[in-house]
Amino acid sequence: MKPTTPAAEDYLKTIYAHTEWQPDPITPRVLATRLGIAPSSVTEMVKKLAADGFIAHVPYGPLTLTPAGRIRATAVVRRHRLIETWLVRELGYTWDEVHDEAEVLEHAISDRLLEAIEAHLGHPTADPHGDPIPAADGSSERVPAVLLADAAPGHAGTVLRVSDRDPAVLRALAEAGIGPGSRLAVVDATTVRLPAGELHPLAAEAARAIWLTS
Amino acid sequence: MKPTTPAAEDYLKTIYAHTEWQPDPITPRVLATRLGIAPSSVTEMVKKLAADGFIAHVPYGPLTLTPAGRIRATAVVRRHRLIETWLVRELGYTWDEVHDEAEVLEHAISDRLLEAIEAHLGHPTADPHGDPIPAADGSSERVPAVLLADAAPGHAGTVLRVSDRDPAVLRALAEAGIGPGSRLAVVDATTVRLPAGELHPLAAEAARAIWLTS
DNA sequence: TGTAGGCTTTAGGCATGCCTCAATCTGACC
DNA sequence: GGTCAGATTGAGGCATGCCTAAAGCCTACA
Repeated sequence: MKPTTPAAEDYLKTIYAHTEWQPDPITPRVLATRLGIAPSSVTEMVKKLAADGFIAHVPYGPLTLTPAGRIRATAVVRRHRLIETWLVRELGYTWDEVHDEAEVLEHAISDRLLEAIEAHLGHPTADPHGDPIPAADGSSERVPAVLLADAAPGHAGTVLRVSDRDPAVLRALAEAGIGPGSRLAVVDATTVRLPAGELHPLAAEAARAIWLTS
Repeated sequence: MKPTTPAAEDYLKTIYAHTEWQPDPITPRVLATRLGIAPSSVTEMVKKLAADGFIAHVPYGPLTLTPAGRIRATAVVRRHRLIETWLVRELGYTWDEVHDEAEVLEHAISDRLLEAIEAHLGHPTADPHGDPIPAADGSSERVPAVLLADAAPGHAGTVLRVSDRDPAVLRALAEAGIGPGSRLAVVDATTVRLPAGELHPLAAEAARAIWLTS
């Protein structure tokens, strides 16, 4: 199988991550925005990734991972999430501080080190944000979930995952004591009720970052 | 101060490491060999590093670090050695397995993570090979030492440091139970006497990799 | 003193991965 | 069915960091 550069891995990871949160395949425009680069740069890299068999792409169409691309992507995601877990559990990081560090380290650690960290942590199945950590074979469990922003008023559930994309959202939630495992009831799109009964306002970004049990 | 790329840091680190083991300044040729690249590539990078104030160089002359270059170099060495220490102490690596991993990670971890690892390890002063770990301000203790290959027959001393460059040498020494802290007596350039009295043959590379108390 | 051979530098190229700017396509709306 | 905005692509450039090949320098030895 063709080797992948750190840049290529970021593309694959971002395409994969999009499918975890959205049903529709990602477009070049959105991918460029996520990666913080120009759309034309995406065009170029997409050409290479398609030629190498990692993504399927017809001109002017959306981007989807091939099975080979999905394997690569889940390997990167696995690294990212194990590193995040390690930083929080072993080195005193908080869940809003780990993303940028993991973003770099995921391209730097060897398979050997990854396995050592995983064993050291006792083979965790989820990272500090509740995101599932894919197994070495790429498999990962999917739990039925609903985005808080999409949940009907009155819906109650347990927080399964919180997107690690926006540190400010994570800090605000941590301050409110909300994290994976928290019980929440949806009052409306911007308000939730905590177990103690108190109402808590949520920014729109926060409502789009939280997945609840359905 | 000018930022440095991973490639530039490798140059500075290698120039610095040379001064730790050899009194003469390094030449472009030797630097190219150490880095595994063509001499002309060194010429180019040297031009940039000199322009940025990190090394002093007159055409056709040897390479020496400026104070700014030395600060940068010791910072990289500090990272490298703390990472090696962490891999051995926390993750079950042996001392011959850590070099390549640290070579990559030293360019990837943040200052924040470096400090966290250092604190986690209890601020070690030497890595698994006995190499001193520079403090955050760049200072590091220098102990009078003699290269085993240069030691007079009959000289006895404690192993202070073993170069981490050649994993095969490290494995052979580990097998013989020789490491930092070991007592050795020099019989000749290729033989040492262990504390138990037995003679042990040393490859020439090993004799040039071991520093003894003088 | 002259010159061979090694070291260093220069010149010109290549791959990666980004950019801007301009051209082309697509889909939605009139 | 035509038009237009926005998305996508293509062309041409730039920085980094490596390469090979050729030219220039330097020294040691005859």
